[in-house]
Amino acid sequence: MTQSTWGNDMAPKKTVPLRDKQITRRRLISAVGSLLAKKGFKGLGVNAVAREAGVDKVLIYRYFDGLPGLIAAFAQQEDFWPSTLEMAGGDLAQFSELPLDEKLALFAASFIQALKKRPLTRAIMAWEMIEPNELTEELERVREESIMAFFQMFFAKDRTGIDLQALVMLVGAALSYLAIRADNIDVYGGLDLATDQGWDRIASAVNMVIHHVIPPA
Amino acid sequence: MTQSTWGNDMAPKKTVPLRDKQITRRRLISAVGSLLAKKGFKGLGVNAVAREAGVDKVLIYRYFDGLPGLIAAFAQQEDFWPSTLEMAGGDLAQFSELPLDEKLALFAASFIQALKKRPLTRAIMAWEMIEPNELTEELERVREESIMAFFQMFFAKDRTGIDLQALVMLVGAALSYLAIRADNIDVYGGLDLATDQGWDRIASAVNMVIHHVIPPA
DNA sequence: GACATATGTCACCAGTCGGTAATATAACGC
DNA sequence: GCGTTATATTACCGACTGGTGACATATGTC
Repeated sequence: MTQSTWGNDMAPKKTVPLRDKQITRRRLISAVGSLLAKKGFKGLGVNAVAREAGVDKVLIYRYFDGLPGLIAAFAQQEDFWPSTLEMAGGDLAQFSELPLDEKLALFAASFIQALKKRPLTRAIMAWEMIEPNELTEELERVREESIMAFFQMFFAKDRTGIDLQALVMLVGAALSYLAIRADNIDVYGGLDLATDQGWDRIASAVNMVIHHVIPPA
Repeated sequence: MTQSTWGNDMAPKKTVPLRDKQITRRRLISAVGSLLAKKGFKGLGVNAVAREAGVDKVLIYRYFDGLPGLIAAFAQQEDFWPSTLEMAGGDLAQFSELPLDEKLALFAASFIQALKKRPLTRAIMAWEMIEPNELTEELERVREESIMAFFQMFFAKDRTGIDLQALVMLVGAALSYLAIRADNIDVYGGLDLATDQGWDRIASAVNMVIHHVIPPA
C-alpha cells in the first residue's frame, strides 16, 4: 500500500510506501482472512492475497517465508475454532455440574452457535475436506486436540455403558456438515438451513436424540 | 490415443489415430471419472482430462461443447447416487414390512455401504460443498429429489410424534461428513475412520441412537 | 481416381500461477 | 552531509491454464 505525501494540489504521481513492517504484516494477514471469507479457499494464492492487501507478493516470502507461513500466522491469531469454554456454553464451573443430558444439549447448542458465527471456520473446514496439505493438517491437529480435550474433561468418566464418544462425534459431524452446507444450499433433505427457525428444528432434533439416549436422572 | 498399425518389426514411428468418435467420447467421459477418483475435483480441467484420456483437448470442445458439457455427460451415465432400492437394503417389499426402528437401522447401514463403495460420489459431495455451479446444482437437485422420495415412501406417515425427518437427515448428514472425511484423515474425534472396525463402531452408535429414539414395538 | 467430411494433431494465444533477482527508496546511525 | 540497513517495487522467469485456428490424415461417396 502507498499513500500520498502531499495533498491533491500538486497532482503527485509518486506515492510513498508505508515502510512499516508490522503494518504490512497485518495487512497481509487480514487479507488472508477477508479473501478466505469472500472467496473461500479458492483463489487463495500469493498473487490474490498480495492484491487484496495492496502489497507486493514478494513480501509474503520475505515476512512469512511463503504462503503456508502466512496462513499459519493467520491461523494462530484467529480463534477459528471454538474454545473449550465456548463449547461449554461460557461457564465451565456451571457446565460441569449439569447432568449429562443437559451437558450434551448445551454443547450441541453452543456448537451450533459457534459455527454459525464463524464463516472462516466453515470455509476452512470445507478446505480440509478436499485439499489436505501441511497447513490443513496443522489446523486439523489443533482441532482434534481441542475436541478430544473437551470430551475428556466432561464426558470421559461416564458410566452409562453407552458409546458416548461416538454419540458426541456423530452429533458434531452432523452439525458440521449442515453448517458447511448452509453456505451453499438452503435446503437439505427437507431441512431448512437458511433460517433460524430451520436451525431451531435441527437443534430440537438433536435434543430429542440426546434426551432419548440419556434419560434424565 | 493412437495405436500401431503394424507389429514391431518395421520399427514404425508413425501411429494411427483411432478416429472413432464414440470411442473417443467414452475415453473422455471415463477420464473424467478416473481423474475425479484420483485427484478429486482439483485439477479437473480440460488439459488434465485430455491428458488422462490420451486425447487432444480440442475434442472436448468439439464433442461436448466444453468441460461442463463433458462433466454433464459423465454425470448422466454414472450411478453416482444410491437408488431408493439400494438405500432400502436391496428388497423394497421386505423393507416396507420392517418395523420403523429396523427400517432406519437398515437404511443407515445401507447408506454407509453405498458411500463406502462410491469414491466418486464422495468426491462430488465434497465438490458441492465449495464450488456451487450449474453442474453441482443439477446433481444437488437429483439428490434432494431422490432422498426426499425415499423418505416420503417409507417414513412419511409415522405416528410416533417425533421429527423423523430431522432424525433421518441428521444421520445422513453425519454419515456423509464422516465418509468424506475418511478420504483425508484416519481419525475424527477419536473415531477410527480408516478401518472396518471403526465403521462398525459408528454403525453401532447410529443403531443405538435409533433404537433409543424409536423403541421396538 | 477425386472430392468432401469426419476425426485428430499441432502450434499458438493471452492470462495466471508461484517464485526470484535487481533495483529503488525510506529510515537510521554517524 | 555519508553510508548502511530495512522496506517495498519492478520486472522478469518457467510452468500451467482455458481456449482457438490452421493443418493433417483417415473415411466414405461419387
